[in-house]
Amino acid sequence: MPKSDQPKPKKQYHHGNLRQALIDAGLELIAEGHGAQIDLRKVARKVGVSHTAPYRHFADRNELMAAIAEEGLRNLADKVHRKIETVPDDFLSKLEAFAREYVEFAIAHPQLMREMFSGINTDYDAHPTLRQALLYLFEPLVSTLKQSQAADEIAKTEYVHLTLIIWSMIHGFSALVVENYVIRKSLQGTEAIDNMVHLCVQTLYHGLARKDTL
Amino acid sequence: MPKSDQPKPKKQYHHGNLRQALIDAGLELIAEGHGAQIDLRKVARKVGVSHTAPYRHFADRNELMAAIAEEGLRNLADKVHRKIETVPDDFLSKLEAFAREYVEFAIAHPQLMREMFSGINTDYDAHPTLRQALLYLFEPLVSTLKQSQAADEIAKTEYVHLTLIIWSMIHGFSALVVENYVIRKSLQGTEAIDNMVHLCVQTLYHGLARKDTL
DNA sequence: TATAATAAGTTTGCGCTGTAAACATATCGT
DNA sequence: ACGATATGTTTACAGCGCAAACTTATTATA
Repeated sequence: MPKSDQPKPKKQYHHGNLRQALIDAGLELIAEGHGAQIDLRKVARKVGVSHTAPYRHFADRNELMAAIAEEGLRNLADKVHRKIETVPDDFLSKLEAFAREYVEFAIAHPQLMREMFSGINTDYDAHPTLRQALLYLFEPLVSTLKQSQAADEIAKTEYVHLTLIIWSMIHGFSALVVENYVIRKSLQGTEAIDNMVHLCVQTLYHGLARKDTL
Repeated sequence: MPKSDQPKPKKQYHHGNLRQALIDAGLELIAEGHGAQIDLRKVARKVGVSHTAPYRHFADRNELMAAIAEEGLRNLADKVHRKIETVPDDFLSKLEAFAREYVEFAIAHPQLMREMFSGINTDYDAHPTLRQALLYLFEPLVSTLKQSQAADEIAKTEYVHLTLIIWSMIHGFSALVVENYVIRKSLQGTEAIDNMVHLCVQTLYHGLARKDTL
């Protein structure tokens, strides 16, 4: 994803549009394993601009990291959307697809995942686009959730709360995998992970599948 | 917790025992809100030693942070143990107590929590004491879990996997609270949190309460 | 079309950090 | 008593975030 000349953001200045280039470079550095120790100067160097150029587009390091995290969130959401459309239209299938994609993304991009949920940045009252990205991520899950509630399949608890419960489980497992608190002993490899994701999903499903309110 | 002269660690050198003093100072700095941005020099300054003194006790910054994280984990485990002994001896009660204490700790020490689970440090193959602390944290939960399995109350799935499922849910919710991804809209305050913890626990309990294997 | 205003990028500089190396001193084993 | 070793200090250096002053390209306006 090099400098794109899409209709939206900036015009054609010196660089093209540096803002996006910096975000992309940041994502690449993270992907290359440079860890959460990304610094403004490395990113600038990678793009080929001076080390203070980013300050024309981001107030400080935190704002760049927030933008990177937000882009990562959108990438995750895209991945989820793509997959979830291909599975049968029942709650369990959608839930399992959501969980599987989420965890898969976390394993594929551990450093990015860490950055995405490493706080401080999460001023998502200030940054409305971040809120938007979150809503986008959960949209397919919420939709099947409501459908399932209408069909008396799962508890009538507020869907926001149900979403949070599901997110907690999936995100928690992802976090523990990313932070290496899991495996080490078990079968290792993807097989054990897949099995665990299945267990988490089953627990969620049977825990939520009630006709009353929790 | 100033410099202690317990029987275990080091003798009475120049400082007393600096290692523990550095860990304590680090915990205090984190508690004072200095965030995850703790640096070696501040910690050394706080203790009153030169800024390279820590290198006689920790190979690098990461090792100090790992030690701080480990101490934090033990504090959490202590808190859980203290509480869980006071509740009725049934699975649901113990589970709820575990969850409540875990989340409460996360809310009380968000920065520490972040540091404890911010990766890289988690070489808990290399550091056996960290593994020990983890086992200590989960010991009361595992114990009631096995008891409950024996009584045909919950699924006969491997207890390690069940523990991981429970941990995922509780830790995930804690993480989302710490990173400010939750609340903002809801009732705020501790009431909404308590309610959510209850929902998580209920979901876990009903999701796991089956006589077969998941 | 010329030119002032402004947006985008650069250079320079400062204080801070992590950490390596050389040095100093207290403690302990012999 | 004394050398070895553990502990702490001083000095030094490169890299970082960021502020300020400067340069250059773009845009708006006359």
